[in-house]
Amino acid sequence: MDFRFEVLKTDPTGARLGRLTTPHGVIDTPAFMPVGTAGTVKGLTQQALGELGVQMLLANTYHLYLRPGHERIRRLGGLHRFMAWPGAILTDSGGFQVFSLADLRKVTDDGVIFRSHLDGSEHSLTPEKSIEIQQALGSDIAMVLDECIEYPADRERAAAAVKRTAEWARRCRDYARENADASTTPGQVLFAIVQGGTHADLRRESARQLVDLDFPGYAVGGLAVGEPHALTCEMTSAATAELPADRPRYLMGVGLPEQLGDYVARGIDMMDCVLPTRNARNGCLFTSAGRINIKNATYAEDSRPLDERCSCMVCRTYSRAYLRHLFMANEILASILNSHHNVAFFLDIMSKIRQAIAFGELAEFSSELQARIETGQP
RNA sequence: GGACGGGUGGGUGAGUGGCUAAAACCAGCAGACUGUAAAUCUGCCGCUCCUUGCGGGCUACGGAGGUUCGAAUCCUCCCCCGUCCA
Repeated sequence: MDFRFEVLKTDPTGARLGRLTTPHGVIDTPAFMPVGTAGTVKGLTQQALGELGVQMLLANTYHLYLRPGHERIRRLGGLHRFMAWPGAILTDSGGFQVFSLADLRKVTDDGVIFRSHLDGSEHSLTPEKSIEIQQALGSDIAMVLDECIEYPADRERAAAAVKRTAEWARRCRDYARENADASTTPGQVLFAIVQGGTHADLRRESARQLVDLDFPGYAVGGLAVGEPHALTCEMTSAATAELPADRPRYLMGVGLPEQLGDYVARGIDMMDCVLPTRNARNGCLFTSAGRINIKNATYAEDSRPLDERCSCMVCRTYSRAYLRHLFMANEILASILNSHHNVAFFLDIMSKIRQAIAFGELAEFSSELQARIETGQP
C-alpha cells in the first residue's frame, strides 16, 4: 500500500474528514494516536489497542535507540513485528526530547548531543541519525528532527529554532530519499514539523519554508508546552493556513478532551497525547462530566460506573468504588483499567468528531462537550 | 523472683537538656500531569482562635512526682512489653 491522503469532506469551520492510507492500514481522520514511547502504550496490550479501534500509535526514536537499540529492532524485523502491532506506527524523531530532556542535552547546528538518562553515556542525534533510526524501526510515518523550544521563548530564539528546524528538515528529507531502501517498511514517509514558538509570523514562515521542501505531510510542533489554549489555537491556525490542503496536518502532543475539537476546527487531521495514559496511571480519569480523581475519598463507596455515557469495557463492568480500591491498593490492574478507559474516551471523542464533521455539526458537538465538562453534568 | 532491653504523634521509627508540634518512611487528605527520564511529582497531615501570620493559645513522647531558667531527653516510684536466668 502506498501512502495516500484523501480529504473526504471539509466543513465550514475548516475541519476535514479524511482517510490516510499507510503501509500498515488505513486511518480515519481526524485521528487520535495513543503514545507508546518505548514500543508499548503503557498499560494496554496491542490486542486491547486493536479492539479499542486504534489505527495508528506513536513510538519514540530516541528512547528505542537507547533501549533496546534500533539495530536490534531491525534484526528482529522492524518495530511492527518486534512489538507485534499490525497497525500503523508514527515515530517521533527525538525532537521532543530536545525540550523534555533540556538538562541532558546540547543543541548545535549539526544536531543534538544527549547524555543518556539511563546510564549517562553520550549520544549524538543528528537529522541523518534520526532518520537512520526511524528507518530501522520501520515506522509508517517518520518525523524530521526538529528543535522544540520552551514557552515562553523570545522572538530571536524562536526564529533561530525555525531556521534550524528547516535546515534539519532538508537534511532529513535528503537522507531519507537517498537511503529509502534501508527502511524496514517500504513506503515509509517523512513529515516535517512547523516551529515558531508563539509568534504567528514565525509560524507562517516556518510552514512556508517546509512546504517549499515538499513533504507528504506536515506537523505543528512546539505547542501545548505551557502557553494558554487560545495561543495554541492561534498558532495552529497560523500554521495550517500556510499548509497545502491535500496533505495531512498533525498537531503534536495535544490535548485535553475538550480541546480536540478546537484543533480539528483549525484543519488538524492527527493528534497524539500522553495525557490519557499518563493521567490514568496517576488516577486522573476523563469523563463526559469532566475529570475525576479516582483516589478521592468520595468514590470509596460509589457503586456507579465511572462515566455513564461511556460504553467502554471498564465503564460497562466496574464501579468507581472498585477502581478507587485498585488505585489505593497500588494494584497493577488500576493502571490497566484506567488507561483502557481514558484511551477509549479519547478515541470516542474523535469518533464523534468525525461523525459531527460528516453531519456538519462539529461546532455543536464541541460546545456541548465543553458545557458538560464545565458544569459536571454528564 | 532476678538481669538486661524497651514504651515517641494513625503505623514503623529517629531523636539522649534549649535550634522539637518533634526527622524519615508508610498510611490518610487534596492538587498537578498536553510529540512520556512519570505506576510520577507537589502540598497538607495534634486541637483550637483570629486581623491567615515564617501569628496567638492549648494539649503531647506509658503514669505520677521531682531536678532545672528550660525535660521526649536527667532523677525517684509505679504500670506495661520483650529477651534471658532461676
